Amino acid sequence: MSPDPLGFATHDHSTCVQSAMTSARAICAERGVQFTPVRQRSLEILLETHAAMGAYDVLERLSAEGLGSKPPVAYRALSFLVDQGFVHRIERLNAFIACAHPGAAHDPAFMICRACGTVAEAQSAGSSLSASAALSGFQIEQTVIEAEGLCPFCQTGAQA
Amino acid sequence: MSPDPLGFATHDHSTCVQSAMTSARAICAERGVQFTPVRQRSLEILLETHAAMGAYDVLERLSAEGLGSKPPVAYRALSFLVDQGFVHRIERLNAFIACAHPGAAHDPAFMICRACGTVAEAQSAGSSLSASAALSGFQIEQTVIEAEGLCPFCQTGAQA
DNA sequence: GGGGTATATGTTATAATATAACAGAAAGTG
DNA sequence: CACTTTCTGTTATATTATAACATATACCCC
Repeated sequence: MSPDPLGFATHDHSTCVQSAMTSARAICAERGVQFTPVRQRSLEILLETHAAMGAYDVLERLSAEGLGSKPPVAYRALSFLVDQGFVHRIERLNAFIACAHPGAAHDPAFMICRACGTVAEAQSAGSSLSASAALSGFQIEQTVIEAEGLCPFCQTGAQA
Repeated sequence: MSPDPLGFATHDHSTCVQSAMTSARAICAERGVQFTPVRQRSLEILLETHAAMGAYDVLERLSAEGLGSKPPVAYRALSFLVDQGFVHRIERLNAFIACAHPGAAHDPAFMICRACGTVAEAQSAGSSLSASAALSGFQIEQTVIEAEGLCPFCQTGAQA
């Protein structure tokens, strides 16, 4: 048992990487897409740190393991993982984070702590935006919902 | 009368730039902040195009008018305008757009057409995110709510 | 109005993020 | 095995953004 923060709660992190990888492998097989070493390792890196990482941070780790050293390698792997829904892009941070609810179809929302940088994933359950959209005839394909603020742990002392 | 699109509706654009500028001037005076030529012109540029523009696009226009030619000039002006609430940053596009509801305190949401690039501002009225946040003890300071899809005009023929 | 502080601008340089384009390798398919 | 598709490796460059410092301007108090 090694309790680590997932979002702002804690969880047993020791098995979640393995189970997420197994799940991702199964989904790729099912979809007939290639889960290549670079892609696998990129996902593992994001799962292990389970923090938001820049593409160049991921690249640095890949590079150290001989899995490609040029930006396109990382961007392509991340792009694949995002397309498959295993990873989300955090627009506010120009960063990537492993999905916390793999498999489940969802429209994620994120809470970003400006003090410690932790990013927690929540279910968005559709904002009031869908109402405005419907009203104006806009057809939503994807949504970005990100809140920035202070996580429970940083609210004492770490203020602006 | 020159009807132009604002969001996905139309409006009389001929006077809105002037009124927004007047309003911004008043707010700056009230707040005791300097509404300098570069800042004024940057806001005017965004109001005139009323589209999302990159910082370098704004810079190019400023530069053509002798108001500064180096990136920091544009970034500083835009940063000021965002701080004052006259302009919003669209994270998804790394771009800036003049606020459509100046003065009114708000937490905006945006609809971005992936075909024509038009960006419409809507009121977000707080998503279900605030519930998740409250639950986990996260203190929200700012939210980014952006939807990407097809605007009413681009839904016929312009699909993926 | 002069002296001091705060704020804004101008500039150089560089950091950080991201993609186009093409050659070669590997996997999937008949 | 030939063919096609997909993935990787690489070069080069585009795009977005900021640090750091010098100069100028505005604001404030006396």
